Order: sequence, then structure tokens, then C-alpha cells
Amino acid sequence: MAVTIKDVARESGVNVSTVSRALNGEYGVHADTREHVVAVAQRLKYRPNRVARGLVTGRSHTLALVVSDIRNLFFAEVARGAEDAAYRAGYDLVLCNSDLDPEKQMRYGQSLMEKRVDGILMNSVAVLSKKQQEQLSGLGVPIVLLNRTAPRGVFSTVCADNETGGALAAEYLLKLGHRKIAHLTGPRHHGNMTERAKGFVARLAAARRPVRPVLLHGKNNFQGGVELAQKLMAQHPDVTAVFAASDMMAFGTIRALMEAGRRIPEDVSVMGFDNVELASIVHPPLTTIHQPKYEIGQAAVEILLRLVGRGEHQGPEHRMFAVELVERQSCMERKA
Amino acid sequence: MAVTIKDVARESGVNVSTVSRALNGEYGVHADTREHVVAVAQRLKYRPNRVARGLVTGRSHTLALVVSDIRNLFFAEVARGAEDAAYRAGYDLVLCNSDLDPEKQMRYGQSLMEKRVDGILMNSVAVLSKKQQEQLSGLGVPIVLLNRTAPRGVFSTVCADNETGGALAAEYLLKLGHRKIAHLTGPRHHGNMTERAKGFVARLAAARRPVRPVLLHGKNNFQGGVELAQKLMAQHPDVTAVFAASDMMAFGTIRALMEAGRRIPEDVSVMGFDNVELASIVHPPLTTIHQPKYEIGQAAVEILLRLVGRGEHQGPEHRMFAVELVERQSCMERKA
DNA sequence: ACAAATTCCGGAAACGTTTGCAGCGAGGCT
DNA sequence: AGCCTCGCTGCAAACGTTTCCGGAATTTGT
Repeated sequence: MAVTIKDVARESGVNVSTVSRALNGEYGVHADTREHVVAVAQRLKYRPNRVARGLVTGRSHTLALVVSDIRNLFFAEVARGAEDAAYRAGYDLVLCNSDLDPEKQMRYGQSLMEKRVDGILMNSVAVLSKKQQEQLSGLGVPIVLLNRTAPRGVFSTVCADNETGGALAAEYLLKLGHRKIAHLTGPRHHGNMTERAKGFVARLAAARRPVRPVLLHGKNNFQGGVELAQKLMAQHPDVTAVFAASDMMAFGTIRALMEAGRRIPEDVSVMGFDNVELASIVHPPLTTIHQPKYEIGQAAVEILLRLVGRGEHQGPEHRMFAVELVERQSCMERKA
Repeated sequence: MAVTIKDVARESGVNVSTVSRALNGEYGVHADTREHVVAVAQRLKYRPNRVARGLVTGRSHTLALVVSDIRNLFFAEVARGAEDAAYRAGYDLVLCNSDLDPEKQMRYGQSLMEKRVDGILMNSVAVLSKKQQEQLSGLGVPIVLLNRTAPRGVFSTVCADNETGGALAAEYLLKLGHRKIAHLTGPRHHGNMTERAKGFVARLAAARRPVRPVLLHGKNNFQGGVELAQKLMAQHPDVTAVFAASDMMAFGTIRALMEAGRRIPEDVSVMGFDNVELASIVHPPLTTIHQPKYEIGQAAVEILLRLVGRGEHQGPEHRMFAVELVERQSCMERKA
């Protein structure tokens, strides 16, 4: 059906190997013949079959991105950064949604392996058992994770400086004079969020007059924010500031607080984390910690590309991005 | 390196062809030998090389999704629906961001072709020239579009009933008593949005006392909404209701209106289209037209799968989803 | 009990590339 | 003038599967 390298070879009167070399710009083929072959290939609209090439070279020129849910704005940004970088390098990016389901995650790992992807970009392996993690790393394909992981040394990692992000939030709230503070965070095994919490409570504890925040765990999405905020109001009605571990959770807490008649920021200050586009859109505009999502995705595939470059994966690479506080209107000084 | 079918064959004392048949569950292999082969394969942790298989079968078990930008919430939803459906069928989904750039779009088409994807899910070909469109359809791979397209018959399509969506919006605003109405829409060649506009103005014109809305074209995102709203206030300060062609644009117009001191919905009613999750989150909660984004993505790959099923692509399929008005708090009756 | 049909399995071609190796001619060096 | 080198090209193997075809073994039918 399609025109193959053989057709080009026949049509231009040379051997397929010559065609291959000419088209791939290798040394050892005369300029004239190369020109001729290229011309014929163009005339025939020859398109190399990358599957066949992949079979012999062992490289598929494909990367995979497995996230919990692409509808999460954070991952959408990361995905865009990753895809752009992959595109520039001539790689494709296959998208996988794991919902953080261990079984799904492993099945994706297997399937991607069978398809011989050259590298995998994964948001977390925290939900996997030790054995499953080893199984993954034993797949022989470089993997970069989107959070710092416990067993450093096996996987590469790219992430924001979550810990100082948490510290920044604490500092800011402290500066505003808040003393009754809560932190609404995600599931317990969520690496990035635990780091945010860690930095947050550490900084609060290190204050001249230390404060111990209320800590609540829940789902990392809008609904989770709503639920946690309701719980918070029931259990600790006196908090004046809450730091949510993600913008989506912050949106949820704002919603719940408002519905309960609290004003933001007059009655309670709310902070988020991520700085998604919507953070500047909602009302009130959300004060939050910015992390460079697009750049994270980009950096991740760059690392991946380097890793696949040097055959057997050398030592993993790690990269951490700085975060910064972006001050908007969801926080204010504690009223005296 | 990896264990191949030959290893399994040698280890289990049968021919590779038998292994292949046994593992693929074909007829013509004794139950005992199949069992044995399967056991050996499992013991050796054999994973078939899908690249090799793809080379001979001509099927890569891969679909592609090319959207303008995955960060667009609409596409993120569609992508999730598509990926879920693909996953269920054992297919992979490669993600491409075109920015609606014709060149990028064509390059993706070529590249995906070379990789022998089995089908392509594309949001629009409107920016492509006639010739480019033919080139795409001549690629020999089924393509389904996310909007109704002019030259019906070549591509399959899946979309919401944008036209009656527009009509619903008109009807609603009319019912609320509005007479000075504006419609903020996207770029002129945006298929779905022109349909929305069409339904909208048609319904307004069909009213007992027909009204002709102000029509403004701009970018389909938050910033576009801001700009259009500003322009609108300058040119037609007397409008009492605006229908934005997407939720993101609606968010932008709300922002611009509020900053100009207008109250929503007391001074001006605002409607959107899409019903993204955020629509219920922002303040005020946005009245909008719901379209089933997830289901659209899902349906699109289902069609694709059917199309690749029957080898040479038969006639294209078309599917349209119903929309519905979801009433929240961004609209109210025109004050007498 | 013999022909025919059926079941099971092995051999080998094929898919479309890349790539190591060898051959061949021409040109440079001594 | 002979030899070596070097640039260019063809040949063929290899990548890991699937699948067509034919043969052997077994079952069925009469």
C-alpha cells in the first residue's frame, strides 16, 4: 500500500541501504546520489515507517506521561510543557491517567514497556509497594518522577521546592499577625504535599512565638477543600487563616467558608499552592505559592532525553525549581 | 536483552509459531501445550514486543489526540474521556498540542502517519487549506473531528448541539426580559462557536419582538473575554445581558465588568458555554450551557475504534450530543 | 480397516527498516 | 608501477513478531 524504502531504491536505481544512508544524512554516500535519492523520495512522497525503524534501532521515539488525572490543572500545565519539549526533539508523548490506582499504574508500566517507549514521566510512585517500585525500575526504561521520592537513587526527579513553599506561606501568614492557623492538605502519602506541610509547620514552630497549626487531611480537589473546610469550622471555629495545599483545595475552602457566611479575607485569610491560571480569576483573587508547572514538565522530558541518549541509564538526575509567593487578595492582616 | 518469543519457544520445546498462537488464544493449539507455553512465558516474564507485532499486523494500537491546547479545560475533559475509552480497548493515546497552527498540525499529521497510528482525533481542521485537508484525509487513517465540518463526508465528527445551545441561551435571556443583548464569540473560523452564534441570533430574531444582538469576535480565552467586555462597555454601555461563547470568555467578561464597577447579575447578566467545573466555583456561579465533554471524547474514540475495525474506512460516522441549560446565579431578570 | 476429515504443530516468508561487512574502483604515496 | 587507503555502494543479516502453508498425527465415517 504505502510506498516503502524499496520503492525508492528501485526507482532511483540504488540499493535500499544506500537510500537509508542518504535519507538519514549519514557519511559515506556521494553527494550526487544523495541528491538524486532525496529527489526521488520526495517525488514518491516516501514516508519512512517508524515502526520498522524502531524495531531495529530499539528506540521508539516515544515518551509517556502518566499522571493521576489530566483534568487537574497542574498536570495539564506540566503536560503542555512536556509535550512541547518532546515535540521539539521529535518525540511523541503518550498520555496516561492513573487515578493513582496502583493496579492501573502497573498496567500502564507494562503496556508502555511492551510498546518500547524510551522514557516515562510519572507523577508519583508513592502508592506503589516496594516490590512494585522495583519492578518498575527494573523495566530498563528511564523514569522521572514529579516529586522527591523516598528511595533516592533509582528514579530521577523534578519538582518544585515544596518545603520552602510551605515555609513561605507560614512566614507570610505569621507576618500578617495570624496565630490560629490551619493547614488543609491532601492524602497522607502525597509526597509533594507532605513536604509543603513539613515546611509549613516547621516555619510556624520556628517563630518567635511558635504556633502549632491545625492539620487536616483530605482529597486533593475542590470537593476535598469543601469538606475539610466544613470539618475545620466545626472543630476549630476560631482559626483566622488557612493554608490549603493546592489551589483547587483553596477554592473549595473559600466556597465552604463563604457559604457559612465567613468573609474572605476579612474574617479568614486563605492561601493556596500552585498558582494555576484560575487563581487570578476567582473572587477574591487567590494569594498562593507559584510553582513553574510548564517548566517542570519541560525539564522532566529534557532529563529523560538525556537519559535515553546515553544508553544504559547512568545515575539519575534531580532538579528542583524555586517557588515564590504571589500576593493577591485572599489574605489580610489579622484584625486586632 | 529482553526475553523474546524465541526464548519462550526454546524453553518450552515448541516452535515460535506455536507460542504465538498459544499466547494469542487462537484456535488450533492443544490445550495442554497452550497451558505449558503460557506457564513458561509467565515464568520467563515474557512481554511481547508490540513494535514487532505492529510491523507485521500493520496496527500500532495507538490513537492520537491533537488539540489546540491541553490546558484548555474543555480539551482536558475530552482528553480524559478519550483516554479512558482507549485504555479500556487496550489502545494508547498520544497527545499533540497544535495551537491551531496549520504548519504544526500538518507536521503532526505526517509524524503520526509515520508512526502508523490507527486513528486520529482532531479538534478542528478549519485553519487548514482545502489542499491540506485533502492531504490529511488522504493519509489513509481514520480521522474524527470535534466539530461539524464544512465538507461533510470525508471526516467523522463528534460534537455537541452547539446551535440549539445558542438558541437555549437566547431563549433564557429573552425570558428574563433582556432586550439589549451582546454575544462575545471566538475567532471567525471557529466552527463550534459560529454555530453557537448562529443559533443564538436566529432565536433572538425569531422572538415576538425580535432583537438583534451586538456581536463581537475575539480570542477564546480569559484574556479575550476581558478585552471584548471592555470593548463592549465602550461601544454599547447599555447592554444588560451578554452571552459568551465559552466559560473562559465568560470569566473574562465577568472580571472586566466587575472591575468597571458593574455588578453581576444585578447590572448585567452573563452566560457562558461549556459548563467546566470552575463554572460552579467562581463567584458568582456561572449560568451556562452544559455540553458533555467527557462523553464527547469517549464517543470519538469509540467511533475511531469502529473505523479501524473495518479495514478500509467506510463512510464516516457522525454523532451529536444534546446540551442543556444549567441555571446558576450570574443571570437575573432585567430590572423594569 | 481404509479413506477422509480434522486437529495440531513446525517451517519459513514477510513486515520495513538499519547496519556490519565486503567489494570495488580511484587516487595518493613510496 | 605497485600497494595501500579511502570513499562509495551493494549484499545480507537482523530486529521480534504474525501468518500462510503443508505435513504428521489423530480422529471420524463407512
